[in-house]
Amino acid sequence: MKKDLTISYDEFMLKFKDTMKSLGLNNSVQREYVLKVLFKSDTHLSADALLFEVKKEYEVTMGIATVYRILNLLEELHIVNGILIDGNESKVYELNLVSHHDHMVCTQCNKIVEFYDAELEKLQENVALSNGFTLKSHNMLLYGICNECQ
Amino acid sequence: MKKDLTISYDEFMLKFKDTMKSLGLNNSVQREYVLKVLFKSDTHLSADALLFEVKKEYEVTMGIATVYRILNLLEELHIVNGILIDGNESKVYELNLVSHHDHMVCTQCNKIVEFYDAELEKLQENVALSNGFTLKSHNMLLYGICNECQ
DNA sequence: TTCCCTGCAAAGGATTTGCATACAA
DNA sequence: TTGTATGCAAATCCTTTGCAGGGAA
Repeated sequence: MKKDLTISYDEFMLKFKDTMKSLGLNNSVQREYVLKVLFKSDTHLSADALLFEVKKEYEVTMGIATVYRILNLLEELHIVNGILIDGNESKVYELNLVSHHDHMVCTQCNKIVEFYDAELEKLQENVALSNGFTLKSHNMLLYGICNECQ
Repeated sequence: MKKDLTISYDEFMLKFKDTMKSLGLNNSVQREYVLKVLFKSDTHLSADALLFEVKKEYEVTMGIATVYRILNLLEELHIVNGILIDGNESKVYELNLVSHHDHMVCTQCNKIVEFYDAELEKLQENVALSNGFTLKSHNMLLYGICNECQ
């Protein structure tokens, strides 16, 4: 969701380095490159694809294990979101720069569209409440056919 | 979702055998036992757990490969639903006896509650439409803390 | 008899882990 | 210097597949 960014890459990295420091963690070129690729990408990337992109752009040695370690760390810190689309074997990742949103997938062309609907969010909370649940999060994927594919 | 059944096991099996026949497929004790365990269960079961239950109840030789083959077949026919809960490695399955519903998971005790909300469904459709999508299906899991765990 | 179905074991694919080395602070 | 991060390869875990034998109709 590149378009709605209100933060520059530099600002973002400064904040990231702060976060690392406050956790007693180091920075590394690998982490920086992963973030950079995610920042520049306008699609959702799998760990494999991410590794491929990093290697293509930055000529650095990097193993797939590192990619997973980085993505898991970033996901725990809510810096990235990983989503698993029905029928796929592996997760795809995106930077969590904008506020919460959900995804809609075209089952024909696999396009992923992001959306946010306040009413929908509110309704989920109410439904949870009426079942005695305090809602903490959700996971919603809509599957359909997009405009171009009809 | 055992409680809301409007169909008996025998009726269900008759219908299932019909389906098999109309597809040119056979019946088998393994398929019957898998269905029986799912029918009697009031929880969602993984492939592993399902195999364990079948073996415990019916003393039949059965391999995990068969469980997966059966579950995949049943899922394609929409006779079972498989759902993947965040943080879990494997899907859990339930019989698709009642009409469409979604799930709410307690992140503390892992309880799964089923629910259906017409307004929510309608809203999803509208949101899809306003993004140019014709909604075909969705995948929604709500995560929270249940009554007993608060 | 003719396919379909199963068990077993091996293969697959994505992700994780162990370990020695390299790097950040 | 000290602890953290990485690369590589091996290990895991879940799921699928190949093949030969068994079963349903």
